[in-house]
Amino acid sequence: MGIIRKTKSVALLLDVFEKESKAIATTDLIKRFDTVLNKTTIYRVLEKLEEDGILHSFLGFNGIKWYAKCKQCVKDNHTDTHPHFQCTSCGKAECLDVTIALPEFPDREVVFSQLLLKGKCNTCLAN
Amino acid sequence: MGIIRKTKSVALLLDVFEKESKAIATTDLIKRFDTVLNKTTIYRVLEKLEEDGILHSFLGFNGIKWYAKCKQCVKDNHTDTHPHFQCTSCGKAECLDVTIALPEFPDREVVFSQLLLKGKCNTCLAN
DNA sequence: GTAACTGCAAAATATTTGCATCCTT
DNA sequence: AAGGATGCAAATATTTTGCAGTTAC
Repeated sequence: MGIIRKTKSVALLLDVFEKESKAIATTDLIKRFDTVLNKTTIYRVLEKLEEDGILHSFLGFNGIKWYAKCKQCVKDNHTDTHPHFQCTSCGKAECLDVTIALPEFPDREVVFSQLLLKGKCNTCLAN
Repeated sequence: MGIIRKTKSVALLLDVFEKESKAIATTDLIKRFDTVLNKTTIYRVLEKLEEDGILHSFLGFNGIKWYAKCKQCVKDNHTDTHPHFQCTSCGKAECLDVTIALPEFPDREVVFSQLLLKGKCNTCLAN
């Protein structure tokens, strides 16, 4: 529960998310920082950045964890529930700026929802 | 691509899904049939039953694969897209008999969607 | 008989944990 | 100085693969 420190790892990872508009898979980050950062560090920094409301995560279609920058979340409270879209051709995933209205579910208290869409992204449709 | 055979493994697994109304995690099946079936066999039979339109699968909140009986799917074509609900207290997951209307997504061809809900199930709410 | 199925061991993949050391404040 | 962060090795957990032997049709 400590305060996040401005370390090399945090700076490097944050920088990637600044430049990348789409979501990034942890496995991809591990490859990108192969010789620079240890994978354990990567997992831990991402976890911390999510706790702090800077990133949010979701699971892609093969159970791999993806991270993306939050737009309106705050520490320990990720309120922005938008769908995520993963392309079957290029494998990339991205956040969609839409709000999906969910109905009431009787006899159940829904706390969190995750909508994952699979298909072809605009780039791959053109090819 | 062969025809599915009526083997002991298939019979045992199908029987579980007959009796169980909720979804079942592969990890749970592996434990249940610990001494009876090999885990490799379990993975392979489930995969085949899904191909044949008898079961469908989805990923739960920790990336674990769940299977449940299909109600209206046919071989190689799983058309029934309903949400899945996973309880944070008891961990059980189930299919919900609701259809969620999705909007059109511009510049994208959505082929498949998966809505996963997290919260408390009716049984756990009572306790 | 033959294609499909099974079990076992081993590999592959993703993630977590323990611990000693180093860095930030 | 002290609590947090890092790297490395090893452990977990889930799923996949190869292959030899068995079974269903």
